[in-house]
Amino acid sequence: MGNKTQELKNILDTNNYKLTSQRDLILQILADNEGEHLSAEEIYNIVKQRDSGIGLATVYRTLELFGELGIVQQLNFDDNCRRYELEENNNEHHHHLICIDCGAVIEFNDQILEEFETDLEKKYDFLVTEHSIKFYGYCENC
Amino acid sequence: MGNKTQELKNILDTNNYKLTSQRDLILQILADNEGEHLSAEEIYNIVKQRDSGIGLATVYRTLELFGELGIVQQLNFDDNCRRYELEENNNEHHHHLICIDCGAVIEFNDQILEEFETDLEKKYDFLVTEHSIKFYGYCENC
DNA sequence: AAATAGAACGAAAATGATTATCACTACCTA
DNA sequence: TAGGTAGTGATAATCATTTTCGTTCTATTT
Repeated sequence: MGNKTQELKNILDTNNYKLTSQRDLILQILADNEGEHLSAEEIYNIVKQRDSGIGLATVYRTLELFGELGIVQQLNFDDNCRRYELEENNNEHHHHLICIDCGAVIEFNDQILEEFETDLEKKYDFLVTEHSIKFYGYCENC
Repeated sequence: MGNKTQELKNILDTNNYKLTSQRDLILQILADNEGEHLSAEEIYNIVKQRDSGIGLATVYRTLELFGELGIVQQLNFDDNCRRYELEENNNEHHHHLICIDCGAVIEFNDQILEEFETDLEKKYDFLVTEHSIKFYGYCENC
């Protein structure tokens, strides 16, 4: 049992879920494509090459589960589908520059928030026309 | 012709679009509900009370048009539907805190980026578990 | 190793927001 | 007033995602 697989099994065990070949395979695909931001459909197509019997619903279910378990992060680039990437173990978050013309996604690290806007425009030669910042968590009522 | 209506007509004229009663009404509804983040469906339901003959497709078309013209801002709170709010005339942007439990949306102003994370947690009594920052614009290839 | 209960699966139908189609209407211009 | 075109309403189509349901697999206990 590979290193990644064992780690997955531990997480699943801890949360009373079972290790299946499908879950293992999907994790491998995500690991093999680190840096990509794959959609469920794209993952499905890659996964099918190795296990033609897998169902699209399983891919969705697994990605949803991985999201809950903190294994993957769900991204929304406003292109009509959710995208997924492995959550990093270190606590260095990274954010995304999304080109509204060609759809290119450029990653950059957290750094000092104050420098973001102006510096990043130079650094990536990216003309910012709009940005949004989201925080997720719990409000005072929850 | 009301103030808002005249302003709308000017923008539409400039861009070779026509002022229609539907467009005028939808603008009014948005203005009457400032601070809300309405979905197309919600807007449709409100609009229907004043003009029962209006079609849902028209609401979508109008909101899309308003988006292109910079009249409304399209928001994505990851709740499976696009939401809309009037673009502010001053250039004070505001961002959103979204509660993943109750769905509450709390607005806050731009201010100094460096203070964001820590200060906002205190200010709104909001426990941040996750955040994402998006910039929209044009990359070097575009 | 067989038995078993419940988790997980695959195929396909259902859902739900959004978009496209198309015939009809309203408005502007000649 | 007639003609052309933008805009509209109803409805069908799309497409990502979710749900359903009968079957298969996993882990655990005999």
